[in-house]
Amino acid sequence: MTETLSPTTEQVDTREALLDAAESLFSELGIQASSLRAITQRAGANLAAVHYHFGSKEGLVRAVFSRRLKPLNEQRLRLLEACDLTADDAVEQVLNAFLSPLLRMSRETPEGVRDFARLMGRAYMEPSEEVREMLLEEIGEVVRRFTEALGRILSPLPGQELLWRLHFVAGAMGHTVACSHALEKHSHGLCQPSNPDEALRFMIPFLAAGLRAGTTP
Amino acid sequence: MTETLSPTTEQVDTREALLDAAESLFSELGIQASSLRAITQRAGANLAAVHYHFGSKEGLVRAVFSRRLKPLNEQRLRLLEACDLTADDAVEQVLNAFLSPLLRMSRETPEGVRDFARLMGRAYMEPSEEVREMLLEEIGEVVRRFTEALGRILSPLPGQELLWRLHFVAGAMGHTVACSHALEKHSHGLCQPSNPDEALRFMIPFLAAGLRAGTTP
DNA sequence: CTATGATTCAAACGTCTGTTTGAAACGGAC
DNA sequence: GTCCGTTTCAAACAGACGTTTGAATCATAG
Repeated sequence: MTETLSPTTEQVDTREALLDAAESLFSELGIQASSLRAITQRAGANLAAVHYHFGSKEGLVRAVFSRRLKPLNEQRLRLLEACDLTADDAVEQVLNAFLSPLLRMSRETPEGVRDFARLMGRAYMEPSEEVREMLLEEIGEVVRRFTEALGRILSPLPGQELLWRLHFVAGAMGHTVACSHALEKHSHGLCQPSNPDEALRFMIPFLAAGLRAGTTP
Repeated sequence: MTETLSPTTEQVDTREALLDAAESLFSELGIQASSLRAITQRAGANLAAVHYHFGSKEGLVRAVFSRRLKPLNEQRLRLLEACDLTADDAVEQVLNAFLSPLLRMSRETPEGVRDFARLMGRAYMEPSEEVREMLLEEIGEVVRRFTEALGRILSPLPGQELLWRLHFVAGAMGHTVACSHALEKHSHGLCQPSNPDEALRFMIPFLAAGLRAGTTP
């Protein structure tokens, strides 16, 4: 147990400590496999604190996501509105508007927020219906806006093919943030997915080329 | 060793029934969330049957994967060797050699094997280290061979960028088979990921275009 | 038939899970 | 000082989990 309390303000907020501990544990072990006992222990809090502050484990899960997702989505929409949809690199601009806020979240908090990116990627494939629906409800509006923008840029593309391609884009993005650690290990350090700039530099051209591929016969 | 088969009596093999039940439940709820009690109940078997036939839950998981993976990987390698790596569509050929065996597995068993594709996609992102390592150990050789083939086709591509792009390919593929049901629902039936031909028709051009994109500066 | 090995079965094991409880400790207002 | 709402705490709850056990059942060979 290496939890250190800041000397002056000590543990200002048990609530926040629980969210941090849950976020990191969720991203390491998954949501289901993270027990409240492990979470409260890492947070240096009592087991019952979760139910006092969040009502239930599901309430905690919800709070973990919405704490990060609200500012994240605002930033995404802000960047999307700044895109020039008529430019040659419009696709790249839009992809960057969606991706870079998530990948660059690590600026604010040294380690805590990288966890969230991995957690997001994993939650996207979570078998649990509840988690998936909660997530969709939280980012549904953003997805709709980005879908519309890309649909306009690629305008002669049939709707069916657009949806398929966005599905592939979502898969590549989710997998990259969820399993970045695997790529780093498997490439023996040649690839460094923990570097947001490197990840964007490789991911955006790949996805843009796929999105712009000639219509299939 | 192997029991004498008696094709007349009811459930020919409890072992096989357990594998089928586990496969479908794993793909629906995930591995962790599928209890032995739920599995044995769906299989119409006794709870202790799992430990009698497989020794433990982990043994069952291993058996579920290797039952499908062995023939699947053989077919992939057979198709890979039939590819013309100098052809214009060499990338498409290789992608097809890797993808189509998994997507077309549904031929043999009507429903049971579609479950396996979803399970494969999900297991690829599973937080559990044990599952991921077991899977990598089972398909490691195949991945190596396909990586080498694609590296040769895209030959001037730097190793770092090749690995990044293969990471994206893996993510798009995994997500597509794991969450095909989500795409079908979200597109209101416009996309039909349960149709292997349609999935291949859209996935291969997208991935090939991404793989062939100009080298990033 | 009996004997033998393979398979099934109901019941229990100890451990872990999310949740609840009621009392203890806190901190500012009067 | 007392009071009161907020927060923490140790302890226990009922249920689900993977696993084990020992006896019952089955099919076949001698």
